[in-house]
This record gives sequence, structure tokens and C-alpha cells, in this order.
Amino acid sequence: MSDPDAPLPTDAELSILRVLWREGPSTVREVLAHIDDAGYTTVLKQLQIMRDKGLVTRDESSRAHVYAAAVQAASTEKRLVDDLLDRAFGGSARRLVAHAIAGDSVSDEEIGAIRDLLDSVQSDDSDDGPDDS
Amino acid sequence: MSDPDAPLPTDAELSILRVLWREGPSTVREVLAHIDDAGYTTVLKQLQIMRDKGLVTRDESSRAHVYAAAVQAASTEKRLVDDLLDRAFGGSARRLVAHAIAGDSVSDEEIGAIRDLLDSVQSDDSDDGPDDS
DNA sequence: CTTGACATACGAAGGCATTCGTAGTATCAT
DNA sequence: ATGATACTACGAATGCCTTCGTATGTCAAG
Repeated sequence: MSDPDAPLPTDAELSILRVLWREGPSTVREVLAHIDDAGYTTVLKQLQIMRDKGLVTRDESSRAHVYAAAVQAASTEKRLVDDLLDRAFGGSARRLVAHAIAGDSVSDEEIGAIRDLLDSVQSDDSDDGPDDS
Repeated sequence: MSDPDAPLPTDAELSILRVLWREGPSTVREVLAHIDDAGYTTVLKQLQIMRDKGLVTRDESSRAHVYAAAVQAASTEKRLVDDLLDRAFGGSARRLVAHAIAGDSVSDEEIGAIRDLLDSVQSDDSDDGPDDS
């Protein structure tokens, strides 16, 4: 249920993955349209590298190959958070969360939503978070 | 009150900064004692580079120079979290926190502490978090 | 068939992070 | 004084990330 082997995406790779997660399988040109300040062959090369790494797959049936994310957004995001958790906070989720919610840009609405998350985590673990606005 | 100019620390740099934050001003050898799998000159070189970047300062009055963090733990951690927030979550603190607390290793005690943090952020902003166990 | 548009493949360059060897220098005990 | 010890400075190698230029291939229209 996770993505065992593929490495953590780098910066540029994550930008591309986020496009694929949001837009679904896409050609190089389609990905390019959602990335700022990048040349065509740059995105192409990145996707080729990402394919080697197992981060994306591609469908070659059309002339313009169609790339799709080979790793799930949720598990990848989780690993990125865990990585930072280890590197900067010694594994203390509380200290990381403290910084995440300390920002000026966190609305009371968000705070409320996070509170709901805490409820669902602490009590039971039936299914995932309430929703995803 | 923040650390304007110094860049975000890299991986190895963060490891060293965390030692300095925890142990206070230290010599190369003292830092080395808290780092796993690193040679003496490696740590030395890192500290020299970090000095060039403005991440640490050093006191040369003793033969063994004493290095001290030049950036605050809190603001650096905040910037690291904000960086991940931007790169992976489009700025949504809720989505980041969801992953941070979803871990199996987050105790109910931690959950409670995070809930307290939410209270202090949402309602008043008199002074900082309750404590730091 | 030729041409133009568009696609992929590949190599290479530049930059940064990380590591470590070597050389030079100061300190101290004998 | 001298040799051992500990420290700093510096250069260089390695590897990864990112970018882009160039070569090559394919397809459709004239």
C-alpha cells in the first residue's frame, strides 16, 4: 500500500509530480504548461530521469508519450514530512506542528480542521480524515 | 528578530546546527562527538563553510576555535517547515499537519500537547507555548 | 518527395553538497 | 631542543541536481 523502492523526489521532481497528481496522466507539453520557467527539453529530461527512478510511468502508444505518477501523493507527502521530522525535529511531531500552525497565514478555519484531524487520530482509526477541501 | 540573510542549512549543516543548539558553543571535536559517521576534517570543513554562509560564528581566542550557532533554532525550523509547506503542500498547513500526526509514533500525549498549541494559537497570543518537555 | 512542425534521446555543462587527504602550524611533555 | 600530538587551512574528488543544446525520428500536408 506504500511506494517501497522509489526514492524521495527532488525539488524539480516534486513540482512535476504535483502536476501529475493534480492533472492526471499528461504529456510533456501538458506538464510544461503548469510549470513556471522551464524549457521543454528540461521537463522532458526530468520525466525521463523520473522514469528511471520509478517515480513515473509512461504510455508510449501515442506519439507524444503520456506520463503518469507511479508514486502516490499521500505516501510521498508522508515520507517528505517524516524526513523533515527526523532531520530537523528529532521525530517530535509536536514541535513540527507548532511551526506549521504558527504562521500568520493559518486561518481559524484551518485550525478548526486540524482540530478535527486530531479527534479522528486520537480516538479511533476507522477511516481517514473527514474531507479534503 | 529573525535571521534575514543566512541561507537554509543543508542536511549536514542542519545536523551540526542541531548539536550547537543543544550543546551550546562547541569545538570541532565536541561537535564531532555528537555526529555519527563523520571524519574530523569533514566537520571542520563544514563549520568553515557554515561560517562563510553566516550560519555560525567562531571564537578564535582559544587554540581550538569555538563555534556557535549564528541562527536561531526557532526561526530556522520555521523556515524549513515553510519551505516544505510551499514545495509539497501548496501552503496548506492542514495537509502537512495531517501527515505529521498520522504517524504510528505519535502518542496520545503528543496529540494532547498539539491540541493545547491549537488553543493558544487560535484564541489569544499573549505569550508562547506552554512548555517544552 | 520534400518540407515544416513536433516529438524523443542523449550528452554535456554548471553548480552545489559532501567528504577527506595532505600540508602547515602551534602546543606541550620530556 | 625535539618529537609527539592536536589543530587549522586548503585543495580536490565525487556525486547529484538541474538545465539546455543538438541530433534524430515521425507524421501530415502540399
